[in-house]
Parts: sequence; structure tokens; C-alpha cells
Amino acid sequence: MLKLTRKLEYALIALRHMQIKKDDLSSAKEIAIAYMIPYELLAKTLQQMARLDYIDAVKGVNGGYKLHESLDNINLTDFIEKMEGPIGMVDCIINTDCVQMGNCNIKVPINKINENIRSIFNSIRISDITS
Amino acid sequence: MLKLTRKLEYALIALRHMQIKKDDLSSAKEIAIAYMIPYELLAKTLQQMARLDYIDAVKGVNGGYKLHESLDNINLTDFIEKMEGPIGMVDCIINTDCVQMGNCNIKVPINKINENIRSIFNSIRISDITS
DNA sequence: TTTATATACGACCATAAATATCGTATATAG
DNA sequence: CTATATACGATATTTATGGTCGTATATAAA
Repeated sequence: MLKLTRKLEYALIALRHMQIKKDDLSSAKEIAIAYMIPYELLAKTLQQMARLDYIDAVKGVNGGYKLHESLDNINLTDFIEKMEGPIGMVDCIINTDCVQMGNCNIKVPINKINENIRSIFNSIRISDITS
Repeated sequence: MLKLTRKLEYALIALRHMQIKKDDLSSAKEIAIAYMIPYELLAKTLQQMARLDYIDAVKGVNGGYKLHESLDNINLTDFIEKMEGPIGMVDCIINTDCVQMGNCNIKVPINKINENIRSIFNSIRISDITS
């Protein structure tokens, strides 16, 4: 119930690791070992963050990743939604062809809760989590 | 990501239905048909709410359920946690034997987010959703 | 007193989502 | 040339959720 996915956890752990190492590169292997995270899964997560320009990748021997920009500039809503897709407490927010259209009697108020959560997450920077 | 379970959705829909019907009884069958919800699943959900004293059950022919108390008196945190178990964004909040103990570098800040969400949910009454 | 209809509840199955793994390609420092 | 690193699609596995089934019990009404 309302749990972050492992992918997000791993992503945040990795970002914090990179933040500490500043401009030094961190390899997927290094991070996986340090926190006992499955290597391949972490690697894919790092690749996704690289595609999204949260981090920079350097290929080849002695390669690795480092932060692209300060984590102060990334808010939690954006991060979660770019990594995992839209935050939505009920399907009908995302999925327009819900069978219950017209029957569902709680859609509007639940959307309000959702907006509340988004606005909290909006006010949280990634650096608030990793610092 | 951060979605309510169907059980909670069905529970809220049913509560709203009962709220509208006031002291009249609503049967599981009636609610299941009205909102196209799988009967057995809804029935179990109603039974759980009855056990938790959110609603009163009347057995036998012409039986059914009605609200036990005003939905003003129930907050969302309590409701979710009684229906689904603890709200926790990361396992280690709930589950003390996490493999990553001592390695996880984001536990404390993530717990803070969790507390934020709980406090929002604390300020929401079920009646805010069903009205 | 029988029948139809309702709740109660444990056990089980199905599906979907999350998690993890594998295979292969490409880049590059030494 | 080789070892090591990222890139990434495909697939397998696991877990949580969602849904079903069978049976018991209560009770109003015929």
C-alpha cells in the first residue's frame, strides 16, 4: 500500500551515492556491491536516469556515472513520473476507458487526494531525500 | 504507482452508497450490481468493514448493511491501515529484517515523506471523499 | 417448518505488476 | 587486442492483488 517501487529506491540510493562522490564517476557495479542491489536492475535504472539526463554516462574502462545537475533542481513529482509514469490513485485518472464510467461515485474526491499528494511531492526536492 | 487498491475503492464506493441510503439497509448484491463490482470481493470487503465496526450487518432475508457511525469520525489513515495494513513507502518501516540494514542511505528521509503522507491522510475524513 | 435470501469466512485460483536475469551490442582506456 | 564499462531489448520469476468457490449460519416470510 502506497509503497515506492524498488526501482525508485535504487535510483535514490544511487543518486545519493553519486552526490557524495561529486565529480568522480561511480560505476553500476560499484553501487550494486556497496548496497547489495541486483546489478542488472540497477544498471537499467542508471541507464534510464542517463536517458532522462539526470546523470551523465561515460562508457568504457573506468567509465561510470555522475550527476548531471544539482539534485536541488529536481522535484519528486517529476522524478517519479518520469521514472515510473503518472501518479494516480485511481485508474480513471490515467485510463479513460474505465468500465465504471458514470457509475463510479468517488472519482472526483479521490482525484482531490491525488492532487494533494502531488502537491506535497512537488514541494520535495530530490536533494531533500538524499541529504 | 501510489494507487489505491480495488478493495479500498470498493469500500469507499459502498460507504458512499450507504451514506446516501441513511438508515435503510444496503445488501452486497444491490451494491455490486449498482456499480458493477464483483459480488464476492465486495461481500468480503463489507464483512471486513463490519468486523471493524465501520458498518452494522443484519443477517437473513431483507438483511444488509448500514453505517455504524458518521463518516465524519473516520480519518483516511486509520481506515486505510485497518483495511490494508500499515502505510509505508519503504519496507524497512514495516519490515525490520531488511537485508540492507546499515547500507540503506535513504531510509530516514524517505520515512519523512511517509510521515507527510500520513499527516495529509490524517486530515482527510472519509466523509470528505464520499460527500 | 421449509424455503429463499442474506451475511460470514476460509481456501483457492488467476491475473497483473513488480522484480530480476540473460544475451548481445557498442564504446574505450590501456 | 582485451578487459571493463554502458546500452538495451527480451524474457523469466516472484509477489501482490484481484477474483472465485464452497460451505456454514441466521432469519423473514410463505
